[in-house]
Parts: sequence; C-alpha cells; structure tokens
Amino acid sequence: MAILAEQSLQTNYKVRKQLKRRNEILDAAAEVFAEKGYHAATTKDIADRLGMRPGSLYYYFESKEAALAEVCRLGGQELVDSMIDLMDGGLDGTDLVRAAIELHLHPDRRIYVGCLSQNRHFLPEDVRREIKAAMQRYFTMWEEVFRRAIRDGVVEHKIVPSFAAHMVLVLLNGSLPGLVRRPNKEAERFTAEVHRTLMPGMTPRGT
Amino acid sequence: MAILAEQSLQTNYKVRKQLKRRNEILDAAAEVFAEKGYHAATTKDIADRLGMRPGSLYYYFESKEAALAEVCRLGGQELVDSMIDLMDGGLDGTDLVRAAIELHLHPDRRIYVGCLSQNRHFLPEDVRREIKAAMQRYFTMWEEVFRRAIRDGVVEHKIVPSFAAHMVLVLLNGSLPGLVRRPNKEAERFTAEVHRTLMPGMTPRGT
Amino acid sequence: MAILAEQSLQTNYKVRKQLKRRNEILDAAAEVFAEKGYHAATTKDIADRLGMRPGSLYYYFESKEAALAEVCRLGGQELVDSMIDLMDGGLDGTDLVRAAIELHLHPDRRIYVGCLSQNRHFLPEDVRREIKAAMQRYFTMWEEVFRRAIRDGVVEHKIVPSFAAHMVLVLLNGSLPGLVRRPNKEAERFTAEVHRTLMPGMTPRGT
Amino acid sequence: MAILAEQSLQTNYKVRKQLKRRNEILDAAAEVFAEKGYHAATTKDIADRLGMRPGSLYYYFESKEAALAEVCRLGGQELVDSMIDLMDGGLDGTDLVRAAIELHLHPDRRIYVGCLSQNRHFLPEDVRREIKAAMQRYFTMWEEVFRRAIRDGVVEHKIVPSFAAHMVLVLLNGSLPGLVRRPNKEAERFTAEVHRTLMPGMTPRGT
DNA sequence: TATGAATGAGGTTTCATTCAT
DNA sequence: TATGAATGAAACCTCATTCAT
Repeated sequence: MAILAEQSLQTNYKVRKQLKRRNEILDAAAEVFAEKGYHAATTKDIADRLGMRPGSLYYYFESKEAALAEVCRLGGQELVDSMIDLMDGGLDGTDLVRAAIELHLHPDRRIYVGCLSQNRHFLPEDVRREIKAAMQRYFTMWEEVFRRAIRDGVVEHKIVPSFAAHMVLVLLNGSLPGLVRRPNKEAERFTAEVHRTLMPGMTPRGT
Repeated sequence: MAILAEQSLQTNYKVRKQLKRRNEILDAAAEVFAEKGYHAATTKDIADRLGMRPGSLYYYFESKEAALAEVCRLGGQELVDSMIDLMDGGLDGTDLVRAAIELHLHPDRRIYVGCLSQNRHFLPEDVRREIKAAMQRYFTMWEEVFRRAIRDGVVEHKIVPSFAAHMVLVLLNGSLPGLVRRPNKEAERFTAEVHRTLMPGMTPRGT
Repeated sequence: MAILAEQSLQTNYKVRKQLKRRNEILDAAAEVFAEKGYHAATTKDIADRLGMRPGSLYYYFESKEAALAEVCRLGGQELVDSMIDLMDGGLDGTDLVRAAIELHLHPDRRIYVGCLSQNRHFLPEDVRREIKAAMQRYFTMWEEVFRRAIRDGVVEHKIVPSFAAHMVLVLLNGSLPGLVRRPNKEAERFTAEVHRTLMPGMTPRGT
Repeated sequence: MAILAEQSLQTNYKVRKQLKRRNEILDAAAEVFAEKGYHAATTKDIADRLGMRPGSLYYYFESKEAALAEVCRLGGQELVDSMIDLMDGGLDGTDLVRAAIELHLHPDRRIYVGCLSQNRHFLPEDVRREIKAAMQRYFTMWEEVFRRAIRDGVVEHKIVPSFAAHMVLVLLNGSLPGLVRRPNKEAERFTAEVHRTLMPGMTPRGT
C-alpha cells in the first residue's frame, strides 16, 4: 500500500507538471493569437515564445486549430464563471459596472479574451456553436448589469441595456489588442478612464 | 492629326477602363480583407468575387500586400479628406458629432475603413508610417469634433476629447466587421443608436 | 457565332489538354502506389516521374489520398466494365478463362489494378465502400466465368467457383507488383503460364 | 563462490526475461507490419499492442528498421529450418504438398511470414540480400516438393516445378494478410481448401 | 487583358528517435 | 526497465506569384 500511495503521489505530480506545461503553451498560443490573429500567427511563433520547436507543440495539442479552440473555450468559460460570481457578489450601482469592466480586462484573462473575441470566427462549426452559447450567456449578464445599474439610478433609464452591453463589449474588446503585453498599470488606468468617460454619460441628469 | 486625336481618345478610354477595373479589384480586396482579415483572405477569394483567376490580379497589382497598402491608403485619405470637408462645413453641436459618425460608417467607405482598421499592422514599415500619419490627422480632427461639442455645450466639459475620440473610434471600428456586406438600413439604424446612446451620456446635466 | 464556335473549340482543346495531364498524373501515381505502396510513396516520387514539383500536383488533385481514391475508382470501374464486355462476348470454355486473366493483367490497367488491390484498405470509409461494391461485382463475374467453364466441361465440376475465383485473383494480384514496369512480353508469357499451369489442374479427368 | 553462482543464476533469469520481452515485441511488430505494411505501421501501433510507450521499444531495438530486419530474418530462418525438417521427414505424394502448405501458414509463423513477404523490399541492401538468400533456399525446397510430387505421380508431369512453386507462394502469401488476427479454425479451413482446389487440378489424369 | 499551369517558399503535421529521470 | 518530453527530418499541403500563350 505504501508503494501504491507513492506511485499515486508521483503520478499526481507528473500529471500536474504536464498540465502546467500545457497551460504554458495555451498561454503562449493565446498571446500570439491575440496579438497577430490566428492566421498570421505561426506555430513557430508560439514555439519560439516557449523555447521549443514547432513539432513539440503537438505533444500537447492535436493541431493549431485545436489549441485555438481550447483557448476560446477556456476564455469563454472564465468570463462566464467569473461573471456569475460577480452577479452574486452583492455589488450595486456604479461599483457593479466598474467591476464588470475590470473583470473583462483582468490581466489573467486578457490574452484569452482577446484571442476569443478576434478569432472565434475561424473555428469549425461545432466549437463555434459552443463558444457562441457561452458568449450569449455572458452577454445576457452584461445586460443584467445595466438593468441593475438603471434600477439603482446610476444609469439613465432611456438607455437600452442590450445596446449598452454591445457597445461596452466592442469597446473593451477593441482595446484589448492594445493592452496585451503591456504593463498592468496601463490597463488599470484604461479601465478607470473607460469608467469615468462612460458613466457620467450614462448617468441620469438632475442627480 | 485627326488620327492622333482619335488614338488619344481611344487611349483615354482604355486608361479609364483599366482604372475602373482596378477600382473594382480594390473594392473586392477591401471587402475580403475587411471580412476575413488580411492573412485569412486569399487571392482566390478576391478573384472569385470578380469572376477572375488569381493570376489576373497581378496585371493590376504588384502583390497582395500592395493591394492592401492601396486600400489602406485610399481609406485613410478618404477619411481625412471628408473629415476636412466636414470640419469646414459649419455644422455644430450634436449635428457635428452625428455627421462624423456617419462619415466613418459611410457605405462607400465602409469596407476600406474596415480593412484599414484591422489590417494596417501587417503593412511594411514605410507604408505603415504613412498610414499612421493620416490616421493621426484624422484622430486630431475627431478630438476637435469633441472640443467643439464641449464648446457648444452638448458634451460635458469633464470629458477628455482625446479619450472620447479613442473610444468612439474603437466602437465604430469594432462594429464595422458586423456591418460589411449588410444592407445599408442596418448601418443607418446602428449609427442612430450609437448616437442616441453615446450623446445623452456625454451631455452635461442640467441642460 | 463564328467567335463562339471558335471559343468553344479552344475551350474544348484546353479541357482535353487538362484532362490529358490529369491522366498522366494519375498514371504516375498509380505506378508509384503499385510499386511502393501508398504510404511508402511520396508526392515527390510521383512528381519526379513527371518532371514536376510536388506542390504542382495539387493543381490537379486535392490530396494524395484523393489521387489514390481516383486511381482505385478508375481501376475498379475499368475492371468491371471490361469484364461486362467480356461476359457478353460469346467466348466459352478455356478461351473465356484465358481472356479473363488477360483482362486482369492488361498493360493499360496493370498499374491501376495493382494499386487498387494493394492500397484500397487505406482509403477513407466512404470511398472504400464504393470500391468494395465494384470489386464485389467483379468477383461475381469471375465466379460466373468458372461456372461457365464447368458447364463447358473444361473445369472439373468439383471445383467451387467462389474459391477458384478467390485463388485466381490472389494469384494475379500477387503477381502484379512484379510485373509493373516490365516489358509486356514478360506479362504475356506470365499470362500464358498461369493459364497452362492452372487449367490442366482444373480440367476434368478422363477428357 | 556461492554468491557468484547466485548472481549468475539471477543474471541468467534476467537475461531470459529480457529475451522474452524482446520476443513479445517482435511478435507485436510482426503483427502490425503484416497487417498494415511497414510504412503505414507506426512505433506507437506496436507499443500500444504491448501496453508500452514507443520510446521504450528502443531499449530492445536499435530502430524500427532493425525490428523489421529481425522479423524478416527470423521468419525466413523459421521457414527454411522447418522446411528442411519437412523434407527429411519421409512424407511423400500429396501429404508432402499439404504439409508444406500447412508449414507456410502455421499459426506460430503466420505473422512473421506475412511481414516478410510484404515488407522485405523496404530493407537496406545488405539485409535484403541475406533474406533473399534464405528465400531462395526455401523456394528451391518448394520446387523439390513438386518434383517429388511429380515423381510420386500425384502431380501431372507437365507442370513446371518452379512455376508451380511460384504460384503456390503467391497464393499463400496473398492470403496471409486476410488470415492474420483470425481464429486458427479459419486458417485450417483455408489450408484444406487450397489443397483441395489445387491438387486435383495438378493430379495426372487417368489415375 | 486574362488565364492555365507551374513554382517555391513557407506553413502545419507526423513520427522515428533520443535522453534525462 | 520504462517513460515523459522533446527533437528534427521529412512529409503533406497552401498559396502568392510568375509566365508563356
């Protein structure tokens, strides 16, 4: 039994190590895809960033496309999950909107979200459908964010939640490529500025 | 002399015809580049849209990259020129902002602007610099738009023109891919909605 | 109308020329596949035999696999068609068997049949099914050949047609790789010898 | 001395164990090579069949090619050795031919012989020569089988031994791929049927 | 003016092989 | 003794580009 336990520990360690490497590769892929776009990015670009040879990537992924799929899936999942947490978090008014913006631009997610927003169109039909469903959920929650903000009186009630959500997302996604591979400070400043510019505009007058 | 004149006329006609074809090709290229992105777009995609064979494109352009350069140059030029006209046009307040938005999304320019905003990073250094300069001028005029709007009291004076310009452009460019190859009605509706959502948010309170 | 006719002629000529080249490539592919086997054969092997570069093959075929599929399809079709003609040709007894052997080893078909018999297992499911159906028909006709030969008294009635057909085909297919790329004389001699060795063995005693 | 003897015993055991594993690998390799052909077979295919990883095979073999060489060598050796035994065994007439067929299709050898007959062409020159020599001897003994069969009056004297040998071998080898990985019953039935179909055909009339 | 055919550079992918552990 | 990870050569394939016609 002692041996079994030891083996299990070692196996566990190996699996963890492999998963770690896999994630490093995913990170590199996400970064390159987000920066250059899926088609302009080569497997060599990804490998270079890891000090590997292109062929070695295939030890972890079936294909370049499969890596893209995984990045997009993870990105979507992350976005949805953390947004669910956020909605349950009891924030309200302006704080909720700001937190949602921060969530979208969060450094840990930035490259995944950037990759996702730019390149999901290149995925095969079935994966695309899956991703689309996640993004739908995410979008719905953004609408809810604005609905709550309106309810809390920090956003003008004439504003249509779905359109506001659309605009914010375009705005954030469009700014992502510029933020990838930049110091976090810059992103934080950007977040603040988005919030400062957006919110007063949406705030009801006479407040 | 009569003969010479005739020749000249005919030459003129031929040149015009050639130029027309060249423009058709530019349109097709702009469209495909805007839709798929430069690297995902193939010369065959472009040729197909014209009922041609890929090789024939090279009668009009030195390379795929040269076509991209031309599209971007023209797009930038167009944007700058029409913006200059707009600034000289005597519009003020809300009308000016709305006109600037319309200008950016104008059907005749849409694919060129869409191509430009997505793909200029892929151009060789020298062309990129040229394009960048044009975009700088364009950006400066957008700042001026907001400065005037603030002066006219239709935009909150706390809003920073440069940041407002940046956001509007990201917003418009990010929405372009969804508008290419769609009926104009949709784009018009979109323009209106952008304006309606954006402006109240920027309008000073107590007005 | 004169122009149209001329165009049509030219088009016709071009199409014929393209088809001819395509067939040359199919021949080369069939030859290489038959000699080395599908997996050992490289696109370079095929291209070399044509004085081309590997990439150029893709002007005519979607993939190496598609070329294999086409070769197998054509080989199967040819075998079935010519066997149908043979069965309708009024030959009987020994002549029929000999003609069927000759048909299978015919120089025009040799490489296609050799390729088909060796490599059809490597085709994707759907093509394989199609080929299998053709081979089934072909096999059935071979059974009929032996049935007629038994009826005509030149083959012992104790012999089971299906098994005889199986054996002859294994024998012929197994000999094909050795015959590809050899002077026809040799194949003719081989055919004769197969016939001479096979038939007396199958002939009823007391004749 | 006691210690030394113990060590020696242990070493002996280890060597035996290693040799056993080596043979298991050879079996797996032979099987895969016979089924798919040398080039279509991957080291992973072989390893999978043994519950190993491809890299581990290299503990026992220098290369994939070396494994093929070994399989072919062993197959050829086995064929020759057992054929020598057979020729010395005092069988005659029909029994000899049948025994030779059984020998060639014997379950213990099937995959080795199948691999050998299909893939020896892929071996490097020197090994190929060695194998060829063995096959020559084997072939010569098959001729002798037919010569004896003719002498014993069970095969028509008009039949040329060398050609008969060639045909039988093509027939048997061509049937091998279909028999690998099938229950032995089937192979036995096949052997019987080959014999039954072949022999009456070769038997002299008026017997 | 356009095209059919070919090219070659460069990309993705496979896989036998190596080696530290 | 076996393996996980990596490698690199070589394969397949794509596509911008050329050029004779």
